[in-house]
Amino acid sequence: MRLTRSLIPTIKETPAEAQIVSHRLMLRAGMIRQQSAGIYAWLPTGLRVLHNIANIVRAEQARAGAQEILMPTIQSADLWRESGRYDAYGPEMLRIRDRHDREMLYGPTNEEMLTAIMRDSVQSYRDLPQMLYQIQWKFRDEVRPRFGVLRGREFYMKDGYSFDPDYASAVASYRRMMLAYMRTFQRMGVRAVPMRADTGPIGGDLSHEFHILAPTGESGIFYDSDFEHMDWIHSLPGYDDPSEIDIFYDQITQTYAATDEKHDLNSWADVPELRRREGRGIEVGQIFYFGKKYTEAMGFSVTGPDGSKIHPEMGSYGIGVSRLTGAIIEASHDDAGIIWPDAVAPFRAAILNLRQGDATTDKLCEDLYAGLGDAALYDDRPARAGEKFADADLMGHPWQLIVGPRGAATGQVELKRRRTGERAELSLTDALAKVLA
RNA sequence: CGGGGCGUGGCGCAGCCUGGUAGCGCGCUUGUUUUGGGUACAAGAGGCCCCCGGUUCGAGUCCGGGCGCCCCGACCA
Repeated sequence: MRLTRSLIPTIKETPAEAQIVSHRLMLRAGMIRQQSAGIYAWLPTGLRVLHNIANIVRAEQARAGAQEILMPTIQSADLWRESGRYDAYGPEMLRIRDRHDREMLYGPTNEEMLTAIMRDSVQSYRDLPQMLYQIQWKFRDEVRPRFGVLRGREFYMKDGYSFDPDYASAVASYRRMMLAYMRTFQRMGVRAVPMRADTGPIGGDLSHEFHILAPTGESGIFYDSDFEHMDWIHSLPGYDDPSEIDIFYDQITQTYAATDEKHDLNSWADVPELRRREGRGIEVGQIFYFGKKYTEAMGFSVTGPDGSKIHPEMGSYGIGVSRLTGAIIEASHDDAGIIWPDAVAPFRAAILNLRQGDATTDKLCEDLYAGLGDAALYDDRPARAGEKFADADLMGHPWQLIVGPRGAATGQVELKRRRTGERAELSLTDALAKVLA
């Protein structure tokens, strides 16, 4: 993308309303613009990050055997009356009426709707298990939205649902999802730590929250430093072998991690002192097993092997996709701006033409741009070097390709790594190879 | 939902107490200048002062009502 033809409205001064760093940086980098309290428009670079995160989620869901669907944002109140949650949910649920005065709502979650879909479509235990998910906008009318996209009222969320014929199968689904989540967050370039959690209004008796480690996190967390070394991408347990999944699950759940509310001093004392870590975390996902709560309430049953009716066991699995954009920034930034992990960055590299209009630098930049295509943001503004450096640092591209008259004369490009500040003078070919590696 | 604060060119703010031609910095446009970390100079453009009502000869300023947004706390993917 050429910067002169893009809507990337970076700003130098910090907007007054933004208190925390990710909110400030998202506004300053031109990723989002606020429309109402807790409601944001996503501009081109912000949306690219949102899509990158969503696509990592998709890839890992597919690997775990989940199928993507898309359900409507607007739901009927009657559906929620079936489960009893229409009255139970409270003012967080945005209730609306259509022109015929029918009661509707903007979905805060979708257990009821998918249970109804399954009820209409699945009659036999042979059709189970099923794991389905969507990535869709949700609305929860928070009393006090804040922290930009970390605590918005409208948010983009991956919500998945499992349906199993019996308890053992349901637990296996739960464990598979936990593995998928660990891989998902690791691929995004951040560390997530799973912790036992309360089930809250969704109900059920098994739940974990996933927190990203960030000094500005909302909750205090305690964890074993072993979590910092676990690698679920390069040493992937097999999804198809339940015993491998169980080994994974045991390793995760036997390693200490707790939010300050659930912190247990006795178990903490069992963690070797050198491995004890105290920090702060941002919750970016939560998974639940809740059994037959909805299938019974809504009358979803299948015929079992012996011909009797059984209510499937359910679990649900959430990832805050829009929240993750902010959470990753909280975990990865410096005084100059965002430092995007490669996997989610809106562009792999920025091309900085320090002397726009100079035939030599222009040519070199155009060649780089041709080699990188959509992976690059070409800063072709007729602006001063300092401004281009500042904006590139602010936007946080993993690589900066700096082209000035000095090096351009000999065909050299300066390649800077945003995260480390490392710089190297390279030929065009070598620079491209390194960025695309 | 309790407590506090703020709405003035795109952004950050002053002006309000004590009513009388709407200002500053940044940004934007044009020209010159500068050219590896937000250059300097000059000339410009741009404002229903959140909305409605009241007081007054006159309201950004005073009074009443509304709306919006932010912060602290309780609550939450």
